[in-house]
Amino acid sequence: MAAQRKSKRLESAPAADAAAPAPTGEQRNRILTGLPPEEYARLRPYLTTRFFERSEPLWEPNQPITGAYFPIDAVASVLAVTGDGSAIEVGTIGNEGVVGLPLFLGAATAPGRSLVQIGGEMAAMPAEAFCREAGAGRALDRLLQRYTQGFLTQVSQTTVCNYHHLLPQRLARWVLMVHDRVGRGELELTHEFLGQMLGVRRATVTETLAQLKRQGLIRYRRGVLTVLDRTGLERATCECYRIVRDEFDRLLGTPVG
Amino acid sequence: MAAQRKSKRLESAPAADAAAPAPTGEQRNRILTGLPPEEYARLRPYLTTRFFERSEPLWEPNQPITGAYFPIDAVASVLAVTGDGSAIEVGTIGNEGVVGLPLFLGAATAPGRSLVQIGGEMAAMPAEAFCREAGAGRALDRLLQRYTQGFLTQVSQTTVCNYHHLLPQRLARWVLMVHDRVGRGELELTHEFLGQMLGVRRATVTETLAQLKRQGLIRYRRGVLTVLDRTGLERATCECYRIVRDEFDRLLGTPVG
DNA sequence: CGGTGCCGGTACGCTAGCGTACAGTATAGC
DNA sequence: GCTATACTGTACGCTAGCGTACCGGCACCG
Repeated sequence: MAAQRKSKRLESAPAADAAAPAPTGEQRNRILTGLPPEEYARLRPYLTTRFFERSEPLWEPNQPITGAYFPIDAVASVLAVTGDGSAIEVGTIGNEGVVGLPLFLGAATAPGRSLVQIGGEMAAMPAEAFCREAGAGRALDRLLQRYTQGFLTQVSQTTVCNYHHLLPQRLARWVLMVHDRVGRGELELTHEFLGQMLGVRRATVTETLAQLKRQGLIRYRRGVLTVLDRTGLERATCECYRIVRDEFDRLLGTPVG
Repeated sequence: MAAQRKSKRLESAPAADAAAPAPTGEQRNRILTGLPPEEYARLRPYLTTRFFERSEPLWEPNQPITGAYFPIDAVASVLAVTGDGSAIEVGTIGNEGVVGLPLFLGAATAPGRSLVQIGGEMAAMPAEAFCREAGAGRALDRLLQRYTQGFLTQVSQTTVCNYHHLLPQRLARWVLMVHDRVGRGELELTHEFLGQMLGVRRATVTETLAQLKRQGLIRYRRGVLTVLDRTGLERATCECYRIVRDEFDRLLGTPVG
């Protein structure tokens, strides 16, 4: 299954490069591709695809959420924060979903933060248009409802996992989830950044990554982490990874479609 | 504000006792009371109010969710579980909401568990009717969407809080949240049960409760915990409590409404 | 080509909460 | 009233991950 995912990606990436048609890579977002053609056509005029840099904020706590974002090969992150400055990632969003559920759910702001985790392309849609189109009682509504359920599962499972599982497992899970979503084996990120996502010290990340490296599962150099052995990582992580992945597949259809 | 909450309760409880009209105490669930009268009338035939015992399961992992439940003075809990048996509470549901969001979000099952935390009344509605009525594009939909956003906020905030804050604060938060929702000062629960909710050992709960007791914030005897000093508890907890409460009020209107 | 940040490696003492275990006490059922 | 059971109190050694700190190296900028 993981292999399928990967190979699918390897096919579509060169295709996108070669043809580079108007809707750049939007065909790779599973929400957008899940829409019936006429509904997708309705949305097209509002979508702007561009490259987002790593760490670019998508919304800040209690500030207006200005748009929804459909990741193509970028990965975004939703964090929960506390008054005393600590934070932790509660959700990871890639081409299976959309960033901006609060808008769909009737809120113009949220108490958390969202940012780009792995730089890449996303199709952006202004908040106003998104709210209108997502509340029209069409296919998009139903897709977003199911995606919301998947996201809720992800957040819930992340909670138990963060709380009860050890860091090596959690780290492996994080890498797998992101790897699934970017479709590349090389992830640009620093230990510091990873620490912020996992809610641990930078030093702890370094030590734990070293463990995974020693097992030959990953490799890294200054700012770039490379997945070497996906199957090994799956063995090294907890079942939380599977639970969330399977739930998304169940709700949205398997990625191969 | 907490005082308002409490006084409101104290008014409405005797009223319900005195009149005891057909829809027993359903007027105290904020989702049901948020509906326009004709829509509430549509739902009434499907609602059955009864007493639910503490620990009664509402759904089990990946088993069909058979109904939705509108708490009146019961409090329910949604847990996330891992393959190795550990679990943690991710959401608390009282008269501000409804148990059964997965149904609304298009899923017939979910990977977690749900159970009754504090025994009391809830209005139950069979899954089929709930799905039909909640997807009809009426007021109920919009209420549930906003409630979903509130619930998501709750789960997210619980995640950071569990991870970064110390047990005394978390425990105080738990007691406050439940106290808000039951409207009684006496909560029937054991240390063991509390431990399962908070994901900690029973012994740790005992020690931490003793701390709060020494500060005069609570009292307890075999199976019953009593809130003595609400304001003190609010001072003892972290801002996570406020963040979630304010977000619910913002989304659903303040409880006094 | 040399400096200056950013990034990764490592070390040390610290603590919250764990696992386990055992003993005392309230309550319900007989 | 007595017993069985469920609940609470307490103790002890253990460990994952923290806070802090310092050092060396890569990479970009001037």
